[in-house]
Amino acid sequence: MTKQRELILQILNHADRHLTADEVFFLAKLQMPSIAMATVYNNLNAMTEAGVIRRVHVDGSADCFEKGGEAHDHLRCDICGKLANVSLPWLSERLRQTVGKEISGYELTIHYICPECKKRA
Amino acid sequence: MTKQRELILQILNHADRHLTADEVFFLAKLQMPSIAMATVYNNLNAMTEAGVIRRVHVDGSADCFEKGGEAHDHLRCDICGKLANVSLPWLSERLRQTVGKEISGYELTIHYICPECKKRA
DNA sequence: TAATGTTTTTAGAGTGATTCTAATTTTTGA
DNA sequence: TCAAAAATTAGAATCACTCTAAAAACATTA
Repeated sequence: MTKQRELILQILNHADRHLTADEVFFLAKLQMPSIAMATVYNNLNAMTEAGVIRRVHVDGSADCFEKGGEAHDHLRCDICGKLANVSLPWLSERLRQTVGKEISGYELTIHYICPECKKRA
Repeated sequence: MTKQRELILQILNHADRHLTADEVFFLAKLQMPSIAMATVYNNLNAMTEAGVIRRVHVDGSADCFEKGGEAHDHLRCDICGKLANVSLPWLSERLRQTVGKEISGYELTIHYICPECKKRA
């Protein structure tokens, strides 16, 4: 656990939303100006591998990262693109039952219009 | 519907698997050597927009495209990366019920080990 | 503590997938 | 048949991310 990794983890732990690698890099640079983009990616990848944080693919733009914790899926706003978490505890088991194969995981992103965008419309 | 678009659509309709834009380009070039990569992307995007074909995101590599038709989700082999289709007709309605919001769609990729890779292991 | 090896970081170059640009061609429609 | 709009082309550009090689930090043993 290097200083860099600690910083990156802290940034994700305190973030109130999903952050791209770029955003993590920007925030990290504020506190450690010498940090390199490659370090950010190295550590995001390493911590994702280790299950400490989670990577979320975002269609048509950069992946986002968020702190680890209980499993959940994502809602993505069709208009502003913002991600929200949603918990579907029944899904994993249900998939296992109906797919009829051993499954090692899944990724689900649900598309919707977020409350703010709906209000604006 | 230009000649180029027709060709690309035909290629996808006759493919027995999911094709990347590169693969579509290669196959298209065999029949129309002057075709440009940009045209392939333009048409893949336009037809995806129009719902004529489907785009499938593949973690860590190029997106794949497949012909339209009834909705389905995907299984992706953790080892060889090959995609397979799976039909989960109950899922859409179930999501709509439990998420408690109007949802406009979703993307689901299930991770597993495909039969061939399982045999080899 | 010194010497050594391993891991991580850094800066910047490189890569792969995709999009953009600007010139040309094709298509559409008045 | 002419003008306007849309699509195509080649190649440059962009974006997100990874690789490389050298330097720095850290750990391990003597």
